[in-house]
Amino acid sequence: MTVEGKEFIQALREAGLKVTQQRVALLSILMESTDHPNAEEIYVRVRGLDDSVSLATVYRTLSTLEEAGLVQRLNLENEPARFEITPAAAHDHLVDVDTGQVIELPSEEMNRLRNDIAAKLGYEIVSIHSFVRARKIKTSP
Amino acid sequence: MTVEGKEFIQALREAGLKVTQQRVALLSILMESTDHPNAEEIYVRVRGLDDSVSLATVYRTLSTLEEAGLVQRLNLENEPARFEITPAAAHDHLVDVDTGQVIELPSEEMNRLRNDIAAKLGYEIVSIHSFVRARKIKTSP
DNA sequence: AACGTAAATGCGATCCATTCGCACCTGTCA
DNA sequence: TGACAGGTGCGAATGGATCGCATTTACGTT
Repeated sequence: MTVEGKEFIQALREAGLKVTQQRVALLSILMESTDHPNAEEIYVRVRGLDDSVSLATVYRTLSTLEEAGLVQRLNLENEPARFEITPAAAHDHLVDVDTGQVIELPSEEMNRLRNDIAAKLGYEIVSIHSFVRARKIKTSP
Repeated sequence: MTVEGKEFIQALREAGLKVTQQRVALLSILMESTDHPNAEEIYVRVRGLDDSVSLATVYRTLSTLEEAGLVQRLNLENEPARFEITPAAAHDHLVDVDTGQVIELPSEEMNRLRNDIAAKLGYEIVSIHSFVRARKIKTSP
């Protein structure tokens, strides 16, 4: 399930969820965030649109949306979880160990490989949780 | 860096770490654990060998050993981190969503692919954090 | 358009995995 | 064997995330 344009209201309905102003605010913030914010950051940004939203609701809504498949949770290490709208094209993530920046990696090929390996063991994949920590290679010092 | 047999004492020395009875106890427990235990579970098992070890030391030692590359931390979701001796052959993990069991997946090919993708973007991989949640396929219902 | 109900929310309290502060111990190397 | 950096135990603290509960709200039904 993917959200594009302003159809996230419809996406909420299809997921059997009530369309509340808090959810709409959160989703629209998430749509325009390309930096994989965490709950606290999302909370601050959402307050800019609607100062009635509580942090508890941000957490609850993110979990609800994750369960509905509208949102993806990134559990990196030693930092609060980050979130993104479920992307149309699946991708893994690369975390720059020096800057903390998160970069999206194309991963159709990896997914195929993962599926094959899992299938060989008699499993079907439910969800993928994969990232690498990496360092930019210095080309000319 | 990998630990085999009883050479973990030497491995500690090589890492510039003091060889304390707590560390030896923890490493030997970890060597004989194939089920990816978490800190609490490791604590209980280590107490069986040496009841002077504290939970704080288990956490500190695991972090120290991880930093030294002797131990690998698995951050699964919604549960405390699990640990394993750094395996000789790199592998990803599969978590059975029904049983919680952790299965090791061969992943040389995946690692090659990951390296290629990262290299193409000018990065060298520092560490890999990858697991899939999966469900056993029913063959005959 | 008002109603009834289940679902959502805000607030503050709470949980719990992990880390910290600090006084005391112990490897290690001279 | 003595000095000292590094390691440890204990209990307190931290901090991300969740919960309990009273109140509000969305939305299908009159």
